[in-house]
Amino acid sequence: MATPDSATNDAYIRDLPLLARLPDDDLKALAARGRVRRFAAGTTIFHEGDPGDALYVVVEGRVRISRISGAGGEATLALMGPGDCFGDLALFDGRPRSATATATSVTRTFVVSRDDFVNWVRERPAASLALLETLSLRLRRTDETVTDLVFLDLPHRLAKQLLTLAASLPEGDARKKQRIQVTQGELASMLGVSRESVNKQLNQFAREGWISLSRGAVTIQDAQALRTFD
Amino acid sequence: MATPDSATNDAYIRDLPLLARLPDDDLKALAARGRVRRFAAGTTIFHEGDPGDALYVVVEGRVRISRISGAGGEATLALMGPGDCFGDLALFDGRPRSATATATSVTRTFVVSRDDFVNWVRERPAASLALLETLSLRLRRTDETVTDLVFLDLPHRLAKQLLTLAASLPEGDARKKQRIQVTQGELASMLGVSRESVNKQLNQFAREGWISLSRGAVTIQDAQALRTFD
DNA sequence: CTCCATTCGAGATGCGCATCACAGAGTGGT
DNA sequence: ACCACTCTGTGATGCGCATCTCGAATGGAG
Repeated sequence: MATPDSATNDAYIRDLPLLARLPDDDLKALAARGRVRRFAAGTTIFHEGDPGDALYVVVEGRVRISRISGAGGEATLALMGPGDCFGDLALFDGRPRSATATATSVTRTFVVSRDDFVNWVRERPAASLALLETLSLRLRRTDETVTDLVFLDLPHRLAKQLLTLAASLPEGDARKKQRIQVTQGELASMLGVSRESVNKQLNQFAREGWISLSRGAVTIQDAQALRTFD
Repeated sequence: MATPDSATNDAYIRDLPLLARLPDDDLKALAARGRVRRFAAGTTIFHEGDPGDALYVVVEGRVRISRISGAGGEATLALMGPGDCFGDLALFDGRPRSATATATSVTRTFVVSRDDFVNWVRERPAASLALLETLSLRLRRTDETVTDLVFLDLPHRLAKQLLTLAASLPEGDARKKQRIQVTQGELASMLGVSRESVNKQLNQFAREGWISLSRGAVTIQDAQALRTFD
């Protein structure tokens, strides 16, 4: 079932929030235009400033979207897992990549070129509305990130981030245990603070009994406390 | 020419970036569905959490888009002038308002309801693509705001903000003089810092001769210096 | 012309987080 | 089994900006 012919490709995009609620025929038409690409762990998928001419859907693995500062720092804008898609902005406005995408584990992606996508969407007004809705929701989330950065201190931003990560955990075992696979350095990069500060605050939460820590993971013990502490 | 009949309404939306490059007929069809609303200075147009069911276009005046924190603070997300539109997210995803819109001076807006807009856009795939492009560009700008908040200190964010405001000055007299009508308190709210800090940094810039200050306005004297200082 | 609200300028003090500098604990590669 | 590397934990020190508290300048309302 891993054969990348057009008859099976539509499975890759069927459960995509970006494209959900589209008729089956439309999905198949899009799937037929795409192809599969694999990336090893640590590989750069595309880089800030590159010409942007394709949409990627994560089939398997993990991708980090980040931006780099002049002074060598790096801010993580998002983490993508199976079913998420990225590189879509370039599709709509034809501008260069505004961020860098890196595979943080072995990753399989489904790729659709800009031309193919635009042609496909031009004939499907319903798809456009779904896309508008998706972008709209992303814009809301980003606006919220901005106000969080302005209003909230590190402890509250960290608690919120942990809860968000827990909510986006895949169904099943890890979900129930509320075990988030993330290093403290990654958390720091998402929050725009130093790794050391994250470490100190996590241990603070752990002392309260709200979370427990292990190498490469945080487990939430008391989500309610994280939501309402002050 | 202020009569709000459908024959003249299309002038309100013709030069709108959100809707630019659409055929005249399509514009007229949309204009026919809208109406004009006026707001006094200081009036709230809509409030965070309100049901969102209309798109607004600024015809004349100024509108501030802001979000409020629990602790009483307020962050300005954007300032809108003639030709800008706001409230569009609610149109696409049907969610409650995520921010508050306030008229900061006497303001005339052109309003289109969600239902009218969705019906209109459903029949016009080309319009959808233009809308996707617009949202896409906004998402890029917001992402940049996030990275600026993470990477840049107050002096650099302030310089950048001044240059951005200068670039969006209306054509004509004020544009040439690079005179930005904004109070230091407003700048502080846009940058997410205190009014006092903005004041100190502005005076620093003024001492360098890069800007000059007057009540309710900042005039850029040396844009190049603001762009490249360190 | 006077009053009052708004805006601006500036100093003192303190907190939050960065930065620097390590040390120990896991983990993967050969 | 070893070594190199990544991840974690923690203290010392310092800077940036918030906060608090004034006073002074400006401009509109009556």
